[in-house]
Amino acid sequence: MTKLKRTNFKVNPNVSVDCVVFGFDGSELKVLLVQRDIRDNLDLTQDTLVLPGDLIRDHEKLDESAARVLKDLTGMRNVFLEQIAAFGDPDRLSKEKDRRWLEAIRQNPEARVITIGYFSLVNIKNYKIKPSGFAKHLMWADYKDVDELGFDHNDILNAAIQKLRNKLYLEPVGFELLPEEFSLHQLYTLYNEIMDEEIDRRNFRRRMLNTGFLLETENFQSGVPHKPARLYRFVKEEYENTGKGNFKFF
Amino acid sequence: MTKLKRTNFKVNPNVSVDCVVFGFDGSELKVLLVQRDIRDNLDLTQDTLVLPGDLIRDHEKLDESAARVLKDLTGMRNVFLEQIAAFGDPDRLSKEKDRRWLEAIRQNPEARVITIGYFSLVNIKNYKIKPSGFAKHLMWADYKDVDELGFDHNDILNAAIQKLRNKLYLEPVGFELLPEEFSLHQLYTLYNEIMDEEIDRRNFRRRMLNTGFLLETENFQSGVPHKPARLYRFVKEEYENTGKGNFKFF
DNA sequence: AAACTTAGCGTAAAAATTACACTTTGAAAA
DNA sequence: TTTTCAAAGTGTAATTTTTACGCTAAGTTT
Repeated sequence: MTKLKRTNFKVNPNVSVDCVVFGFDGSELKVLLVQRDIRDNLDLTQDTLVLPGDLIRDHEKLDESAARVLKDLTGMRNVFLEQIAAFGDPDRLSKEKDRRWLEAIRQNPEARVITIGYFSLVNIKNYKIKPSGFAKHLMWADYKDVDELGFDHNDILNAAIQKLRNKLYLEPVGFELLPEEFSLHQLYTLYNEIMDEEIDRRNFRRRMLNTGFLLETENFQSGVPHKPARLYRFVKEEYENTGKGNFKFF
Repeated sequence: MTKLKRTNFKVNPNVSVDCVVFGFDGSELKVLLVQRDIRDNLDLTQDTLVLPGDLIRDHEKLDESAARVLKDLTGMRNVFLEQIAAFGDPDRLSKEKDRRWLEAIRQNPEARVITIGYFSLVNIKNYKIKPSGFAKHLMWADYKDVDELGFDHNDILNAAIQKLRNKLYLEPVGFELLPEEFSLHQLYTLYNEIMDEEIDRRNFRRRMLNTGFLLETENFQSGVPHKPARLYRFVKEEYENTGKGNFKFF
């Protein structure tokens, strides 16, 4: 079998990054997945979904590596991106299916690889997956429907959702998943979807407004068959300056 | 200069672990540091303190690696040990001083090494540093007095203290730093020392007792020139079963 | 026996959270 | 044009949690 040469950059054979990219379509939490086998034109019996990732290059910082993977994949820059943890089980690449893929694709398929998991929050609207080209191997999967992924990527995904929930609770990261301007209803739906507990709509609204981080715009929702909701913006500066200390979103 | 062969195990040249081991002596937060230059009998002009760490071995999990480093160093097993994050700046080993040490000590001193930071909480009384032997290169340093460490170890230490504070706030990890039986005053001192804010002594006491995780023993403090305090134990099971969800230590 | 020091208990006021009810407004249907 | 529908938006009373203290108790040392 021919080894495919995929890059001219010198890579580190022992360290990779994998990205859990979360998006929100208005009602469901989504994760960006790659169809591994199709992407590499392999004739494996079954497609396997994996997280987007790659070996790190020699002079890259870890964060830069993750940002590169994300940019090459989606074209997006400057998105929210944060390290989750390192995953380094010696057996993490040794499932039969995974090994066949590595043999076809890696210079050094036997190498032990420690991966650094990242998680990213993007506004799903900013990235439309096109039905052709490189992007056709990418898909937004419903988080709830994600089944068995390749490698140890279910572990990474679990760690990511955990981290997302914790962060949502303590920091205003939810806005990263929404458009610049959003209604309180959208924000509410997002929290309700991602967190486990049920939240009171009216208390949630008050709480969010009381933070002082939401700027009331002059714009309203349109195209809805009922009273259109006012749109707000999240003012990051306000948060950075005043609220950073003692802050709980609900 | 002769390369020192330090081990017969096959190591991964690109991945290491470094451990931030916290202890509490009753009034100050301590960190376990190693005097690098002395340990390796090098005649470098200045000792440099670093965190204990090592390259990982080929078939070790990351957690196992960290546990091994800790066990070899202190003899302690089954201590609280948790991953902090991966540190992978390409320049993290390239300070002049650090490079000289690596050249003397590593098979492959030029290799890029990503390190996984761990943090550990131990009862300082369980490990007395002896004034001779391997252990003489180890020291409990006052956290507040720690100055410039080798490599990027100040970054790792900062991440560790951050994590410790967060955890102390949300989980009952403080007990790991205390003896099996402790007074509420000891616990209070610990929290007061590690957290930034000042806590009310009486409210703290009530709060801790109300958690239901503290078992009142029949034992009392002794050798103090005032009313001896009752000693308590932390009941982990109680926490695991009931309190794990909504829980804040103060 | 008095003085000192920390242990340990209690309570009132303030603040935050919770659990609801009701009104408003625009679009669509009648 | 009027009614109906669906979600937007405002308000408040009751409860719980947090905060800020004062005071008594019990050992040791002087």
